[in-house]
Amino acid sequence: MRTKEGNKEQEILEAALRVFAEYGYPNAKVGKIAEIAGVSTGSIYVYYKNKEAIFIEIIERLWAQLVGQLRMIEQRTDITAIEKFDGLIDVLFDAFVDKPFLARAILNEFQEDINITKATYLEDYHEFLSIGKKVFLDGVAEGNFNPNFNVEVIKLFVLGGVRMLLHQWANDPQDLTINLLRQNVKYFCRRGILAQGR
Amino acid sequence: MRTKEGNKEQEILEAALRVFAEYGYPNAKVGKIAEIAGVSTGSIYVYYKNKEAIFIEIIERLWAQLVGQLRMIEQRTDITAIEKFDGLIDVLFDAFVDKPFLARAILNEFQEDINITKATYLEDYHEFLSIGKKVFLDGVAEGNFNPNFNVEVIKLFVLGGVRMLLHQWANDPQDLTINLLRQNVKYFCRRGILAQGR
Amino acid sequence: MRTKEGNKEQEILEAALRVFAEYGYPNAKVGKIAEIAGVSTGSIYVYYKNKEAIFIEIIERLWAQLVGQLRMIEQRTDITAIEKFDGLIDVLFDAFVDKPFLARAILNEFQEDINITKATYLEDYHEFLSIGKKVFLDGVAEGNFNPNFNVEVIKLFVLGGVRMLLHQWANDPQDLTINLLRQNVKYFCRRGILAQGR
Amino acid sequence: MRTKEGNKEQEILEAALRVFAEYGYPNAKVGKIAEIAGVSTGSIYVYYKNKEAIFIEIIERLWAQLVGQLRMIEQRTDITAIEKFDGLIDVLFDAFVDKPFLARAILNEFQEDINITKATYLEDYHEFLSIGKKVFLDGVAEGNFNPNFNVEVIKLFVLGGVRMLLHQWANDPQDLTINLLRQNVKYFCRRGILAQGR
DNA sequence: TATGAATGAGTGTTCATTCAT
DNA sequence: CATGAATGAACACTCATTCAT
Repeated sequence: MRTKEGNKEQEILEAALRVFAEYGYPNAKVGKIAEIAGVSTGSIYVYYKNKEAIFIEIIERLWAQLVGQLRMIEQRTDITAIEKFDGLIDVLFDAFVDKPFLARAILNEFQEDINITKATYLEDYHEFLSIGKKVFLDGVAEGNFNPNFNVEVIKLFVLGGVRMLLHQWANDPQDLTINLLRQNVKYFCRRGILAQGR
Repeated sequence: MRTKEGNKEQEILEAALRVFAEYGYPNAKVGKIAEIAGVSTGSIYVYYKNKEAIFIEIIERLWAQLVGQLRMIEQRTDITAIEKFDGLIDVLFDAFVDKPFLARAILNEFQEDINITKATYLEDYHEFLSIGKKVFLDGVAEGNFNPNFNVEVIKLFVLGGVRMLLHQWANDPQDLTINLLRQNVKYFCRRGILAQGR
Repeated sequence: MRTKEGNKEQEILEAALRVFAEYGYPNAKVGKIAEIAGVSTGSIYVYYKNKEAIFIEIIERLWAQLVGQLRMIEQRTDITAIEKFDGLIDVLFDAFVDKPFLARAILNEFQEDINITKATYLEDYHEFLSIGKKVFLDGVAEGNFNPNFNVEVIKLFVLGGVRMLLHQWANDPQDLTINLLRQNVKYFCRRGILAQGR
Repeated sequence: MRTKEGNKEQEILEAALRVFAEYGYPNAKVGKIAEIAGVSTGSIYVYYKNKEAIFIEIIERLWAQLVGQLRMIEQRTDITAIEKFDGLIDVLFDAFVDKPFLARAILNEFQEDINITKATYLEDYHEFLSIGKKVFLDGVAEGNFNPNFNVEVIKLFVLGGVRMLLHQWANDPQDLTINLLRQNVKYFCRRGILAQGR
C-alpha cells in the first residue's frame, strides 16, 4: 500500500496555517491548502473531517503549547510573581516571534464562522487565563501586586493588548521589534503610565 | 458627511450594523440587511456600491464620531493629560455602552474579508490614535507621564486591551459592568500592576 | 424589475422531468435541468428549494391529477364497478400516453435517494390506491367481483403490472401500442388467464 | 460459472447485496461493502472491475438461478400448463422469501445508474421471460389458456405485479405474508377479478 | 428612485478507483 | 494476493450583484 508518510498531517497543518493567515478563515480555500501542502484535495479529508477541524486543531495546539510553558513558569518557587508575570508576557510573545502567520490566525480566533459550541479548543485557552489569574493572585498574596484590581478585567486587558501589538507587528513588522514591544508591555504593566514619584 | 441623509440610507446602515454584529461580516447576507431595513435588495445598491462599502461606512462613522469626541477633550486647557487620558478611555467605552452590536462589529474590523487597501476608513482610526499619542506626549511634557515608553506601543496596547474587554462584555455582559471595566483600565494604566510604594 | 415571467417554474418542471427520465434522479444534474429549461442554475433555486423538491413536486402533481380523474369515475352512478375498474386502468395509461418521460420518472419513484419521510407526495398516491380499493369493494358488493381476494394484494399487483408495461413501453414503444396494452390488461384482470368455460 | 469461487469473492457479493439493499445502488459505498465483507477496499477491485460489476454479478446470479428452476418446471410432462404457471409464480416468490434484501435490490434493477448497454445480465432475464412465454403458449395449445392474449403483455404484467408485491413486502413485511400474496396472485391470474359465473 | 427576479461564478466535500508497498 | 493511503473529478447549492421594468 501507499504508506502514510507520517508528515502529511503536519504539512497540511502548516499549509493551513499559512493560508488561514494570509486569507482569513472564510477566504481560505481548501484547495489552496492542499496545493501548498503538496497534497491532493482529497487527502485533506483523509486527515481532517473538514476545514473547520483544521482550524480548530491549529488553535488547540497553540494554546496547549502556551499552557504548558506558562504552567512551568507558574510552578517555579525561585522567582516572585512579578517575574512570573514577565514570563507570561514572554510566553505570549515567544509563541509568535517567528510565526507571524500564527499570530494573525489566532487573532481571528473568535470569528463567527467557527461554531464555537463545537470547539473544545477553548479549554486550554481558559486554562491559560486561569493560570495567569493564579500568578496575579499569588502576587497579591506576596504583597507585590495591587489587590484592588478585578483580576478578570486585568487578564483580559493584558491579553488584548498583547494581541493587538502582535497583530500590528505581524502585519508590518518593520519598525517595531518584538523585544521593544515586550519591554514596553512589561514595564507598562508594572509601573503604569505615570512618571515615577507621582 | 454624506450629501444625502435620507431615511433609507440610514436605515440600511442600522440594519447592516445589526446583521454584521449578529452573523459576522462574511455570513451577513445582503438580503437580510434589506429585509431588516424594510427595503428591497436592489435598493441597497442604490445607496451603497456593495456590501463592503456598507461595512466601511459604518466603521468610518464610528471613528469619525470618536475622533470628534476625543478632539474636544484634547483641546481643553483646564485639565491635565492624566484627566485627558481618562477621557480617552471613557470615549472608547461610551461608544459601546448601549451598542454591543457596534462593539462586536468593530472588533472584527480587521477581518481579512475587507480589502484593506480600499479602505479609507483607516484615516479617522489613525487620527484617533494620533490624538491619543498627542495626549500622551503632552503628559510627558507636563512631567506627568513616564517618558521612557514607546508611544506607538502603548497606544496599541491600550486600544487592544479595551477592545478585548468590550468584546468579552459584548458577548456576555452579565457580570462585568462597563463601569467596572472602565475603572480598572484607568487605574491600571495609571499605576500599573504593582502595589503602591513598591 | 425583471418580472417573473410566470412560466419559468413550469419550464423548470418540464425540463426536470425530461432530465430525471433520461438520466435517473441521482444522475440528473441540476445544471442540465437549468440548461434545458433555458434558465440559469441559480434560477432553479429561486423556484425550488433543492433538487429533491423538484422531484417531489413532479410526483405530487402526477398523483394529484390521477386522483382527480379516478375520483370522478368512482363517483359515477351510471356505471358498474367493472366499468369503473376499466376506467382506473385507463386513467393510468392515459397519464403516460404522450409522456413516456413521466412514466420512466414515476417508475423510479421509490428510489432510495429520496428521503421518503419528508415526502408528502405519498398522500395522493395512497389516496389513489384507496379509491381503487373502494371500486373493488363496490364491485364485490354488487356481486360482480370475486369476494375472496385480498384487496391490498390485488391493487398492488395491478398497479405493479401496469407500471411494468408502461416502463417497457417507455423504453421501447415501437411494437406495443398503448391500446394493445390497455385491452390486454383489462381483459386479463376481468377473466384471468384461463380459457372461457374452464 | 466463474472460474474462481474463493471465499472473498462470495463474501464481497453477500456484503454488496446487503449494502445495495439498505442504501440503494447510488448511495452504496464501496468502502462499506468492503467493511462488511471483512476485506480491504482494494481487495474489492481484485475480484470485481468496479462497483457496477458487483451489482451486475448479483443480478446475473439471481436470474441464472431463477431460470434454472423455471426450466425444470417447464420441462415436466406430468403437469399441465396451469400448474406450470403456478410454479412460475412460486419460483419468483421463493427466490425472495428469506432474502428481502435481494428483493429490494432487484426491484431497482432498472435504475438508470447502470449502463444497460454493458449489462449482459439481461440474457437470463430474457431467457426467464422466454420460458414463461413458452409455458403460456403450451397452455394455449392445451386449450387451457385463453388464446386471445398478447403473451408479451401478459408476461410483463405478471412480472411487474409480482415485483410490486415483493417490493412492498420487503419494505414492510408485517401484515402481508408471502403465502397470502402467492395465493392471491395465482388465483387472480387464473380466474380474473370477476365473480364465478359472470 | 425602487424593485426583486435573474444570474453564474465559486467551493467544500464525497467517494470510486488506483497503485506503491 | 492484499492493503489502505492517496487521488481528483464531479456537483449541489449560495448569494452578491445586476438590470429590465
